[in-house]
Formats: sequence, C-alpha cells, structure tokens
Amino acid sequence: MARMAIKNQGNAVFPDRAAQRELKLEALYEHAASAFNEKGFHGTSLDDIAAALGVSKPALYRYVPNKQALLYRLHCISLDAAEAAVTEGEASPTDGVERLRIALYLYIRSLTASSSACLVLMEEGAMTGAAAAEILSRRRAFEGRFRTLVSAGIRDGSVAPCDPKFAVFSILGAGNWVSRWYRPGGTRSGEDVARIMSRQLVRGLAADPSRYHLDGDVRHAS
Amino acid sequence: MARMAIKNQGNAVFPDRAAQRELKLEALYEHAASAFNEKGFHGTSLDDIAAALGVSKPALYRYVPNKQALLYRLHCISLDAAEAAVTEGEASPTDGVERLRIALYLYIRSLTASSSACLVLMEEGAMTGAAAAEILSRRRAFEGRFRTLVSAGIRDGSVAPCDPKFAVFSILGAGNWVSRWYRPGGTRSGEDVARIMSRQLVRGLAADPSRYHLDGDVRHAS
DNA sequence: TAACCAAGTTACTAATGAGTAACTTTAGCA
DNA sequence: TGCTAAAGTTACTCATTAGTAACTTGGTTA
Repeated sequence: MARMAIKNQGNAVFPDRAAQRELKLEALYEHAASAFNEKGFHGTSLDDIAAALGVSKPALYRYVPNKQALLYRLHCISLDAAEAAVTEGEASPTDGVERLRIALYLYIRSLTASSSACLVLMEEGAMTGAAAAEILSRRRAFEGRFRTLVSAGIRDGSVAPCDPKFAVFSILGAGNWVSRWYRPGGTRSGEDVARIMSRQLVRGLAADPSRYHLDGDVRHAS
Repeated sequence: MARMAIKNQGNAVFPDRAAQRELKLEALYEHAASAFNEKGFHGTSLDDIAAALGVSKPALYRYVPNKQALLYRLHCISLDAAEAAVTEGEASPTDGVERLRIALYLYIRSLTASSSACLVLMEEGAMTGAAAAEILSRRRAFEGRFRTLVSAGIRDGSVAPCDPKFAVFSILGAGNWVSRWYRPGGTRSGEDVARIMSRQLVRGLAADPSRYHLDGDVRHAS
C-alpha cells in the first residue's frame, strides 16, 4: 500500500482528507440551497439531498448537526455575501447614487454566483429559535444600510427625493427575484444580469436618470 | 325528490347556509394563503389551518378535496387577479409606458388587496402533475404580456430601448416582493404602495423619466 | 312530526421523514 | 503490520401529517 503519503509531516494535516471534506461540504451546501429554493425547506427531505449527492442520509450528519443548522449555515453564507456587497458599495469614492448602484450590482452578482447565497426567497418561518432572530436581524440591518445609502444620495442631490423605505423594497425585491429565474449557463452571465438590472433599477431613483443608459443592453427589442 | 327545492324559486337559495359557506370558504382561502406564504406549502399542515379557523382538520375536506387542490385554487385566484390587471393595462387609451405603469399598478394593488392573491413567492415545486404545468404556463403567459407592453412602449418611443426580458423581471420581481413585506394596517394603504412603487419602477424604463415624479411620495428623507 | 342533509366531530391508517445506533470499510501513519 | 479514526452503511424509532371512516348534531323542508 503505497498510499504512504509523506504529506502529513511538514505542512498540511491530512491533506487529502481535509480537502475532500471541504469539497463535499461545499457540494452539500450548493445542493441543499438550490433544493430549498426550488422546493422549500420543508419540501426538501434530507433523503433527497443525500440521494442527489450519492450518499445515504446518515452520512450528512457527519457534516452538519441537523437540518435546522444546515439552513442556518446557508443563511449565514447568504448574508456574508450580501453584507460584503453593501460594505464595498459604501466605501466607493463616488456620489450617493453610484454607491447605491455599486452595492446593488455586487449584491445581485453574489446571488448569481452560487446557490448557497440565494436563500432570500425562502419562506421566513422555516427557521426557529434564537437562530431565526439572529438571521432576521442581520437581514434587517442589511436593508437598513441600503436605506442609508438612499438617504445619503438624496442629501447629496444625486438621488431624487423619495421614500427610502419603498425605494429599497423596490430595488432589493427586484434583486432578490433574480434567484428565482436566473440559472447559470444562459446567454447572459451573472455579471451581465447584475449590470443590466442594477442600472435599470437605479435609473428610476436617480436625480439625473440620463446618467444611466439602457441602450447598451438592448436585445430583441424589435 | 322534490328537493328541487321550492325554496329555490323566488330569490335566495338556502339563503343562510349558502352565504355562510361562501364566507367560510373565503376565510379558508385567506388563512391558507397567508400561512403558505409565511411557512411554505409543506411547512403548513392542514391541522394548522383548521385550528386557525377554529375547526378540526376533517372539516376542511367539506370545502376542498385535498391539499394540492387547495393550492391550485389559490394559484388560480392569484392569476385571475393578475390577468385582470394586465388586461386593464393593455386596454388603457394612452401610450406604451403609461399602459405598462397602469398594469403594474393594478397588479401590485391586487397583491395588497388579499392574501389569496399572493402566492407568487411560493416555492415553485410545490405543485405537481397537470395542475403545475397549467399554473406555470399561465404565469409565463402573464409575464409575456408584460414583455409585450414593454416592447410596444419601445416602439412608440415612450419606453427607453432596453431588453424587455430583464425590464419585466425587474418590475415584476419588485412587485412580487411586496407580498413579502406588505401587511394591511400600516401607515400606507395598498393603493399608496402600488402607486409609489409602480411610478418608481416605470421611471427607470421611461424614455422621459421626468414624467414620473417621486416627490409627492417623500416621507422621512431627512 | 319525520326525514334529510349539511357540517362537524373523534378515532383511525399509512406514509413520510428527522434523527440515532451499531456495524463495516478504508485511508493514514507509527 | 497493526492501530486509529474518519466516512459511510443498514436498520431502526418516533413524531408528524394527509387523508378516511363512522358517528353526532341541528337546521330545513315536506
């Protein structure tokens, strides 16, 4: 058995095993997230997920303590990406409306990049206990930062006066909806989708909409 | 068998009973729809719904043949309202962008008017068999009519050149999201919400966005 | 009054699905 | 080579839940 593997000594511990495990964990997250999105949390059984991964249900318990915890992890992944997007938007050295567009662009792009980041459309009541409260509060804080971006844009004159609450509901709602219809491998990349939609949506709020052209995005407009 | 019911002749048929039944059926639809929206189809048990209505589960089977059929009925109610909205928009004697705005306004208003009309955010895989195909195809046709409105607007010059597919995904996505956060009894009526959002969203697509002012909608923009 | 039927009840069944126990196999390592 | 633990298996348990059967009650009609 020459699976001797000199690997263990110097640097990595169980180099293969750990890497394999990481890959499988990611595959689990991807499959679980897309199944939850399509069939809902309660509509997806662990047997379904296990079968899709080619293992038996108890094998999943080596990776995740239980179904609720799996859902919680997925929501965290999703929120991490969302928060990173808005953070980068906030930090951009430009005016209010552009910061808003950048945050929205990055957020939509994150939704198209991986199913794991797509739990936004999920039924809200699926999570229970303290975890539910935590996720809900992060989600609200995320929306709050978008509202602040809108308010700042109104103050600096780059966003037309409007009610930030509804403005954010509009643009984030449209963004969230992407996870419903976007599937990788279509004619448009995730970046394309994010660019087109973020422009279109922010154009509706801009004090000077002419800054945002849609022309470049025309397809079959006869 | 003279239960041809002489009662039947004059005016009302089983005046009390039938009216009661109708009311209870509507209450069932409302409760079921809002429960499905919050907790998902599979996350909502018939026992839950029955308890909320103050009856026992088997009583529901006097009103609906089974759980799938209940879901189907709710989707039909939802689609009836949606189709009525787009039909009225199409028939409005104005230009393309305004027809689009009117259709969107009526659609959003329908979502705020009753939980029964709100199944849009539901997990798609919940319905099975021929019914699923029928609902999906009606939903697609509905979206297609919106795309046609956008294309017509581009042709008559009232809508800025853009990809109708993404334009419709944006505005309907934002509209659908309303069913997630809107609850009757807030500071804004369903009509308010529909008016504000439809204006804002269509402004992003209009060839001349200055037609759509957001100013009237300002609230706490500090 | 008697018959009837709508509307509801309690008590069940059959299936599904989350989670556990106990066993097997294989990879890594001294 | 032999030890160890990770990774996975089959076989269960227990709770939940869609749907059914059989019975009770009360209003409506002849």
